Amino acid sequence: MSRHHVTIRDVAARAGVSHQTVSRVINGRERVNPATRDRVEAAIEALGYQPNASARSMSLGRTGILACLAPNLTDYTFASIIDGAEQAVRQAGYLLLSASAADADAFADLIAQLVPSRQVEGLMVINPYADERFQRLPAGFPVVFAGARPREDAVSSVSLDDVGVGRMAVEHLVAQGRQRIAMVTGPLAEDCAQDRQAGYIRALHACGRPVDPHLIIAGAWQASAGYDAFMRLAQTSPLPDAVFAQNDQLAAGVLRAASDLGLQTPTQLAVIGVDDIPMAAYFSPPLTTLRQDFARIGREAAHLLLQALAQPLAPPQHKRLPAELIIRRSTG
Amino acid sequence: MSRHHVTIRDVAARAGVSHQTVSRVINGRERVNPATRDRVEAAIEALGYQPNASARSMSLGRTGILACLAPNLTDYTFASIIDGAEQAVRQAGYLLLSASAADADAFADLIAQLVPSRQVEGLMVINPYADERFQRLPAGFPVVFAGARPREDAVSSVSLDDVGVGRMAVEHLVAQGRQRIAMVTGPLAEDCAQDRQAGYIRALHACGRPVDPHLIIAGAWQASAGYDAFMRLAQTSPLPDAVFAQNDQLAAGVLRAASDLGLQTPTQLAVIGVDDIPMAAYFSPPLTTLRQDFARIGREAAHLLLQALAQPLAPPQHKRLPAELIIRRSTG
DNA sequence: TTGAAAGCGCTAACAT
DNA sequence: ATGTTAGCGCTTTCAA
Repeated sequence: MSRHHVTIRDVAARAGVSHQTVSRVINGRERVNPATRDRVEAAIEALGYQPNASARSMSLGRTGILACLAPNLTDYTFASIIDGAEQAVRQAGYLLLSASAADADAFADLIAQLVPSRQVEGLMVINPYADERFQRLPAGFPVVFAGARPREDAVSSVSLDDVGVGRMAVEHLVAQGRQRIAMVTGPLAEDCAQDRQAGYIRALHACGRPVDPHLIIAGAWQASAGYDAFMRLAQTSPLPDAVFAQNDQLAAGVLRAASDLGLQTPTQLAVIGVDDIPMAAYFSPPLTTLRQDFARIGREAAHLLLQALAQPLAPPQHKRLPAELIIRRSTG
Repeated sequence: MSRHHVTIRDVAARAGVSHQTVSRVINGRERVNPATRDRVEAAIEALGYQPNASARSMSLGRTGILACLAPNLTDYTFASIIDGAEQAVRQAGYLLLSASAADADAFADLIAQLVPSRQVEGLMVINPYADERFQRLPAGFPVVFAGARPREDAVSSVSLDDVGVGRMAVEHLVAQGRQRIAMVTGPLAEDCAQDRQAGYIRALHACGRPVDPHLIIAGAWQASAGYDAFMRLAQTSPLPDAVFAQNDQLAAGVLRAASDLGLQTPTQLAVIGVDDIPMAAYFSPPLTTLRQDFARIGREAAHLLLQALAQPLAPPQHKRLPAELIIRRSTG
């Protein structure tokens, strides 16, 4: 035995049974004589036996590992989805390998490394704003999108009801008596920015309000983009009296710009964001926002992926989760 | 062949060689006749062969997977370390499996699942504030701590120079002419909170300033703790004219509390944080802080871990990285 | 330089 | 209910 790892056969020898019986005990599916089972379990205990994961993967043809790919792991929204997914996946007996791929090439490399080697059994993709990347995947390989809807329906997804978010933001601001409601968007290449914009426009129409294109500034998701956007908005006249920022980071930038310009929030300018990042409650003033339940998005995406593993032929599903309006002091 | 996965033998058959030669070509270490090599490579290409990761792990006795364990994956500081580590690890041909363990039990479960099964070859632990958990690890199992120093020297670590951080914070505030410098700490169970406190006290002594225990409030890492802490500080008299918050989240709470009490920052109260989270530049006012290079911490920890894999007998190393003072408007 | 044979630790199919 | 026999796909001896 020496310092060699203890195997199923060592256990078998000690328990006086065949290695196969040990396997049966471990897997627990087939029936084993209770007395034998006890002997085997005692041997396992005594020897400190632990099944070798690689050998198991080898025999079973499955690794028990899923992967989650995101543009980065640091963004709060991505990280929260991953955290939720990781817990759900682990509860189901799988492990989650998460990796970041900043661009399409890194993404393709990662897929090339993980999928054909059968290192992972399924893929969860966060913010898959370039669907073309998936065309290289083996047909029928289990994939689910989290946080964004896919353009092609072939892959399951869990995402926020982005159109609803745009609508809710406008409705809240209108209810507060705001007249000129500007919007700062994320990158319009991303569907979720498009969808939030669509919701904004539809809601304005529904209220009989005009949509003024000068009040819409396309941007990115960072605070700096929000700052720049509001500096541009501040040159329109009359000034907007409200801004719908498509996420909280943008809203932070908008608030800072307004403050730098000497505008009072919320008296002169109301601001509403999306996400409810933990810092939002500590903005000046605390930010009214539309909360996404990121952990739930991650969990539900995980469940969809697990379902796809179990039933590869089942049709893809698309879940859209609602946002929750969190009213703070940035809207009066 | 059918829809079966293509194996090394399929390649061998097509190239007219033994499967062994294919293995040689793949691994590239032994010498193969160039002509043969070409034939094999052509066959690999033609068949779209990809080595099976499980089989490889099985034969090699190593999985090529490392794990990173953190209290959660959502905290910006943890996530940034993980992101940095993930990239470094992948560049070295490994994969990183990250999982969250909120408490010691979850942590132990995770270790029990990953280590004895030899699913992972090494472990990176973020914020290991309870070292006892590691006593169950197989002797010599490669482990590295990231973001906190270990109490026992037996395991390598990469962390911030926390004592230096406390010192730098005080020195900056003193240079700004501040007289009564308060401190809001993280949980004192964590060494890094202790170390920052030690640096603060030492620096005050070095300047010949008294250390007033009423100006030290122990807390947690969340913004709400910073808020509560400053509300307590506001009852001391005379009021402190500066606060060293042990991280940026605490600083956010302090700023909000000061604002709620009608205090002007920085005229009446200077605030300095630690970390430089992306939002810090958008606080009101933008926060002066001591930046940690989290990605670098992750990368260096990854390198230490990889080194430990390569040379299991080498002595543990301890790296302390310096912080960088980022001056913004919260300190006048 | 290449091939043949053995075995990694496990599970599945068949036999008893 | 249990044991025997084959692999899973690969790498590593050992021969040739």
